[in-house]
Amino acid sequence: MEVKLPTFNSVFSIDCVIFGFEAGELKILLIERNEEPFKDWLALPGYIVEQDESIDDAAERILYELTGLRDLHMQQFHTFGEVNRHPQGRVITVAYYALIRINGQKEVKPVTQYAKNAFWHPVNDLPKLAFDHSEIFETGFNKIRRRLNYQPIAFELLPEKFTLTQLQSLYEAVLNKKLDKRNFRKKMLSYGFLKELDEKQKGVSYRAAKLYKFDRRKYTKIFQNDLNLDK
Amino acid sequence: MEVKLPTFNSVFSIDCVIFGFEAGELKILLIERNEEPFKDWLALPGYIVEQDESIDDAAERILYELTGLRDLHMQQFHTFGEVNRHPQGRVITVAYYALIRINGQKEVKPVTQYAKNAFWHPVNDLPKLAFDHSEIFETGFNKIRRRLNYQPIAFELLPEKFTLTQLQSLYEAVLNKKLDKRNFRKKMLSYGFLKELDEKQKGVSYRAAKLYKFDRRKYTKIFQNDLNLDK
DNA sequence: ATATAGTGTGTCAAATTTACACCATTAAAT
DNA sequence: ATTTAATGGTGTAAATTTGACACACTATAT
Repeated sequence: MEVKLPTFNSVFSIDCVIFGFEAGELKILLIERNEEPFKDWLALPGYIVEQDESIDDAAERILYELTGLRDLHMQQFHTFGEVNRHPQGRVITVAYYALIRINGQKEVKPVTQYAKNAFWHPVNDLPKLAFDHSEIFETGFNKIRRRLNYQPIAFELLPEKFTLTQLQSLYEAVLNKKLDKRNFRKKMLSYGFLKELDEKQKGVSYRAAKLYKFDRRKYTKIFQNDLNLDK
Repeated sequence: MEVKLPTFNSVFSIDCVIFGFEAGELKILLIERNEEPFKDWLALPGYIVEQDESIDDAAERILYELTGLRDLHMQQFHTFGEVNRHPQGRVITVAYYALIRINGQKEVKPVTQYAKNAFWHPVNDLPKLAFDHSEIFETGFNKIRRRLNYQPIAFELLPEKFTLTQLQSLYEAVLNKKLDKRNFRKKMLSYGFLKELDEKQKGVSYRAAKLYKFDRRKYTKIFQNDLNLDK
């Protein structure tokens, strides 16, 4: 029994690479598709742009509908427009990334029926994804790698209060290389945008580390002279 | 007498920011539009993507049709998708930049009727452009600024043989700041991707400068370990 | 021969980056 | 109470990179 799918002549879609950091691992949000094509496949959250919404607005809406996440700062990073990237016709997709604190987030869960469910998956062990989504992911991952040192990427992934070791292990996860502890701390603290708190880490069975907070105001002041990379 | 224009529901277009360097000035290629909307306005070369071509292919085709330029390496940099950016309906545009040696290039000239003509215009004194093209230009200009130091941008803009002073003045034009002559030379030569020729500059009424060539092979070797920014 | 205009070069101080190892603290186990 | 296990927190010295800075050289035109 075959169902006839509609044909697209000229459709825009959005796909989202949502990064989170949990248990020392960098993860992205995947959905299990509930629609043809690629029904039951894993995919990036993505859908079609409506006529009356900007692509930036569409990115926020679509992410919400497929995962229940709202108010993320979505950053466009590339557009994929190969002729045959979508089996149903001509669909050009604009890809966005966003960063989120996984903890303190209620569980991710689709609001519409287009996805069966949504979940976090480590970036290091991704299965093959629907469409050209594996390529989209790679491109997005490269983007945040490149921007890690002049955009406040790390601080949107960490909890509000974090230790320097957590910060370092996030850097190591994104850059995929080990860093020197003493040099890393010296460098980070020298910027002056980390505020040392009077609090310490809790619930560990060894010496508790100091907690720090990110001062976005100071960060912005330091990097504002740098060329804007928003677009 | 009013002509009824068609309405677009969902159309992709391409716009191109083509950089050139001439007479010590950074320039971009503009066209004078020959079609509504914005007939007679100055604009970036751009047009609508066909059903059966990828956006990368479309970028090359459209640039050729509007300017007669072929075989440039076009680099996508951002997609603009505000709802009302095009007065005739919903048109999302993918922006590309490219770099070219203006000299040694036959004159730029539209191949189709969509543009009245095409010409080089200094980036420092741009008029208001059609649609959101001024914003597109700014975004593209920021991109190449940012990439100047790890992509071979300068060498695609200069003639094959160039002096270090020409190279420096290009850097100064892109970065919009003065650089120190001795430090600039020291740094550039230290990379090892500039090959000193036995030839000298001709036609100047003062001491002629040495000419250099860019060694792309060596450049690539040096920057290949850097994260790929192609996308 | 001289005026002009741009070419080509070196040093030193300051700042940044890199390499590297051990004692301190806490909680859990004994 | 002591020990163990695990991670926290810290400084110095060498190497490299960056930045500031000035003048003699050379080719042409007059």
